[in-house]
Order: sequence, then C-alpha cells, then structure tokens
Amino acid sequence: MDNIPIVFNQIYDISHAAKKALSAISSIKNYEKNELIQPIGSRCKTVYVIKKGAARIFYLKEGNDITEHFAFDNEVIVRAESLFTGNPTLKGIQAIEVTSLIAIDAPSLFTLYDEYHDIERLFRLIFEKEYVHTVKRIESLQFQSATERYADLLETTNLVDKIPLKYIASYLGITQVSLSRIRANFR
Amino acid sequence: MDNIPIVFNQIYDISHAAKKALSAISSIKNYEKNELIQPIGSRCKTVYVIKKGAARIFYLKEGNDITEHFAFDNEVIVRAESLFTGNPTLKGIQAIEVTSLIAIDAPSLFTLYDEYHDIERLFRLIFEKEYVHTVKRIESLQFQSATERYADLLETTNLVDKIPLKYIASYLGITQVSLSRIRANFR
DNA sequence: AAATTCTTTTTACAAATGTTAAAAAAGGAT
DNA sequence: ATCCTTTTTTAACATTTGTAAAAAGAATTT
Repeated sequence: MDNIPIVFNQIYDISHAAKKALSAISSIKNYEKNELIQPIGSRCKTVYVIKKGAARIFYLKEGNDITEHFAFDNEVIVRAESLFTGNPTLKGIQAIEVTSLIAIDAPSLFTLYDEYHDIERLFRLIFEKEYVHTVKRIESLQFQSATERYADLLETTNLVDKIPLKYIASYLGITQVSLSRIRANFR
Repeated sequence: MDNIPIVFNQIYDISHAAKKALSAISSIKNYEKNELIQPIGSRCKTVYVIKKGAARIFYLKEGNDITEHFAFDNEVIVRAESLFTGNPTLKGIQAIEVTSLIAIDAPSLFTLYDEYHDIERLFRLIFEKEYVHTVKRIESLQFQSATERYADLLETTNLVDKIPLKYIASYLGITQVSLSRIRANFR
C-alpha cells in the first residue's frame, strides 16, 4: 500500500478496506526527463499523483508548444476536460524532470465510488481543490499584466529554478521573448 | 419540491427522500435587474441555480469592475474559491437582469452529503462539470487573441444581445475600448 | 576541450491593446 | 417628446506584447 499518496491522508481519511481497494488499482511509474506520460489526442483514463519530480500538461496551438499546467511533488495531475467527460483531449502530459508518480486507473476508480463512499468523498475533495486552483488561475490570466503574473510566480513557487523558461512563458500566456524582456526589467 | 432545479435530473437521479431533504434546504429568490445577490468580501454559503435570468460574478481590480463569470437559465453559480475553502472572497454576485433563482444552503448541503450518498454524488458531478468549464476558459484566456475570444463568444452564446458590453469586455480580459474596436472590425 | 545542440537574451520593427478624452448612440425618466 | 443618464464608439497617442533573426550563454555529446 505504498502506492497510496501520503497527501491523501491530509485530505480525508478512508477506511482500511478502501485503502486496499485503492491500492489495487494504483501503480507506481517512473519517467525520464522529457518523457511523454500521456500523448496528445488520448483520453484521460488515469489520475496521476506525483511522488517526486515534475510534469506539465501541454498542447499545440498553431505549431507552438503551450504549457497549460505544472505539477510537482505530491500534486495531482489530470486532464479534467477529458477525465470528466470521456472525450479525447488535444492535451498531453510530459515529465519535465526524472519523475516518479502514482497512477490510479480512473475507470476502476469511478467503479469504486459505488462501493466505497469514502473513496468518492476523498476524490470529490481532491478535485474541489483542483477546481479552486483553476479559478484562481483564471483570475490571474484575465486581468493581471504579464509582469504581475511573473512576479506572482516568483513569489509562490520555485519554478524558475528548475523549469525551462520557454515552458514558463507559455504558461503565463506570453512569448519567450516577452518573458525574457520582463526578466531583464527585474534586474 | 418545485425548488429543485430541473436540470439536476439530467445529471444524476436521486431518491425521493433525498429530493425532500434537498428541497428543505432550498428556496426560491427573486432579484431585480442590477441587484446584488452576494456582496464582495462575503463567504460563499449558498449554491445558486438560475431558474430564469442572468447573473455575474465580479470583483474590483484597482477600482475597475471585472466580470469573471456569467450564468444563465439552468446554470449553477458559486464562488468556488470561497465555497470549497471557507475563506471569504473578494468577488460578489449580481443579477444582470430580472432573475429568479434557487438558493441551496451550502452548510446544510454538506451535512446532507453524509446522510445521502446520492446527493453528494449529484453535486460531485455538478462541480466536476463546472471544473471542466473553468479549464476550458483558461485555455481561451491563455493563448487566444481577444478577437478569437470574442468570436468564440459570439458563436457559443447569445451574450451580446442581452449583456452590457462593458461586462463582456472585462470577461474577455480586455477594455471596453478594445472590444469596441474589435467589434468595428467585424463589420 | 571542442563541437554540437538547446536555451535565453537582445535587437529592430510590427501589431495589438491600454489610456484618456470626447462624441455619438441608446435607454430611462419626467 | 424632451431631458438626463448610461453605454458605446471613435480618435490620438502611449505602452505592451508579438515576430523574426541574430547573438550570447548553457548544457550535452563526442
């Protein structure tokens, strides 16, 4: 049962039986730096939790690689627009560095919801949190300047140290050149 | 039990007992055009479903009124960042036109989750949908031009007919002046 | 260590959007 | 219908961001 994310305990405590059932549909996977975890165009059938490392959700817009989301140690990563609709998505998931993660099979998970009320609750709470994160991100994209967004990123994360700037630029909704300019003003 | 949103039936069917319990914590409220439904700075303790009308979530950024979200007939409207954290929020809710809505008391609702598994599931599914909407909105804000965002809005909604442009502009992340210019190019 | 590749910065110019103010248009009130 | 208020458009100019290309810097491979 070492394939149950430790962070889950802090969110909602589930029964021993539930843990066993959850463990049975979870597995630990390891990825190299830059390795693709889920390809563009696939359906999201896995809930990932990062044990150690970093990953991003990305897609292509007119040939440009755009990073929509970053996830780090102990964070959940899913392509919600596919997981919760069953539709394929044009987004992929990629490891940014050497990454070890727990992969939970989503169809099995949804089946467990019927048998284990506490599992459903745990994941309800998990995704409510994710939902709140996306709402906050809208706020920042909607009416902050690129400079403000970059400053916030500096304050709230240590992203800049470990992640290529090209990924960060598109995450902020700007080009690499623009981010480079903003960084120059910070010195 | 006419205070249970009809749309709920299409999402997940709950038991008669659950409906009764849900009905007991729900009430119908009516608002005038421009009337404030929830003030800025409050905690979100209500899940609203619009029966008829339109409402928006808004906040102030450096004195400017910014619309973050619109909701219309049969749509849910909540300030997620407060509802799911318990924290107060700097966002408010306002009726854009004469609006009738169903107000579900959130603390009571969360209590019902324990007794009625099907109510928890219904609302899990409801908020998963909302979550997916916010993810799609990030996509549009992150790397579409203002013109693209406006074009999409025209295609997918009839917002422009009934809602002041000043609200739409900030929703798109641009100024009124800029939106007016974009509209001029569309003719 | 040199060569190669990838990433980041810089430059110059173009396009998009913001700001301020005024004019025009639309909507409500009397 | 006229007046008053609010909303939308237009104009002129400033600022920000994008684009393309080159240069500089890091990282990786040989």
